[in-house]
Amino acid sequence: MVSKAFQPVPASEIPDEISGLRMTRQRQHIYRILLQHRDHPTANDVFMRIKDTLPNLSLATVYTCLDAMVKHGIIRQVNFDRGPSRFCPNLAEHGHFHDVTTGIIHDVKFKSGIHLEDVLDLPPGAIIKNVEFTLRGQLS
Amino acid sequence: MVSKAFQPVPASEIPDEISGLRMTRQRQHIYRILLQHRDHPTANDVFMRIKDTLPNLSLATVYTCLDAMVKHGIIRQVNFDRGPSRFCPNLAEHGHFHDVTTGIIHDVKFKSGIHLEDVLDLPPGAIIKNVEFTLRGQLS
DNA sequence: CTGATAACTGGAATAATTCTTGATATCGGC
DNA sequence: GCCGATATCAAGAATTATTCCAGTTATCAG
Repeated sequence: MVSKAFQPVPASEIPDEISGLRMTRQRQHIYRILLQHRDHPTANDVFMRIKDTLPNLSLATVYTCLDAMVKHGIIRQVNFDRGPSRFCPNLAEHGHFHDVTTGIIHDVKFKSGIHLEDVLDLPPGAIIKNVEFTLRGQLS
Repeated sequence: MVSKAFQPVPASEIPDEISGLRMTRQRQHIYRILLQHRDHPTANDVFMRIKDTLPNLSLATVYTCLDAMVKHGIIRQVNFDRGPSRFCPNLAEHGHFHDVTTGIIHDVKFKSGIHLEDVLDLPPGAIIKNVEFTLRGQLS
């Protein structure tokens, strides 16, 4: 059984606007790709996957569209070390487990009821706007 | 009072070898800079700070020396978003709080007794080799 | 001292991303 | 529907951080 949780917006019907960002044809296609293949693709991966359906899409446009969607909180940008940025439409607070043997990236959530202040020694007065964490390892 | 914890190795007497890595003159200078200014400098920052004392040090050498020390577990490499890599000699497991108003980076540790597996929903069978986390925000 | 190996230098090369300039598309008002 | 204002896009050049390469220098073992 395939979980519906991974298709919150049917790929075929993406609205004309999301969180104040006009969803142009290019942006709709890009967003659709992110919703369909949730494997944290790079900008170039996205570009390659769209090329056939939008032959004169520019890689620069993929970059600016992804950036616009990140700025509007529609998708998230994830960086592993110095590698190329990757993108995912999973907006829930989560981090990533990078399986070094397969290269697959799994989303990782906090256990329910866990809050950062409870587990970290934060500088006094710290107001956290954004959290990112990455684990590297392998599945036994 | 200045904490001694921040100067585990007196900057003036760095051994000829650390964890199996021969500490050449260049590596000693680079390591000394990291111990003295614990502000998470980039490779280029390190280069600029050493130029006066080692005028014909190459930036490429700074990169390879930093990399060698990272590989030998002498220092840690830290990446924030897509910015240049930063380096720190604090080997204890820790993450970073990036104050977006001042740009200052603070080390953040887990509260004692807290382990990742306790707070994260890891994929079953995950063996974690390495953890990295970054918080962004500001001090009130 | 001498050859073998590791490290270093300076410049060229690379990869990801951003910038720039001109062309297109879209929207609100008429 | 037309028109100007604005947003978006395309293509290629430029930028930035980093790595590679080829030749030189330093260090170590015998």
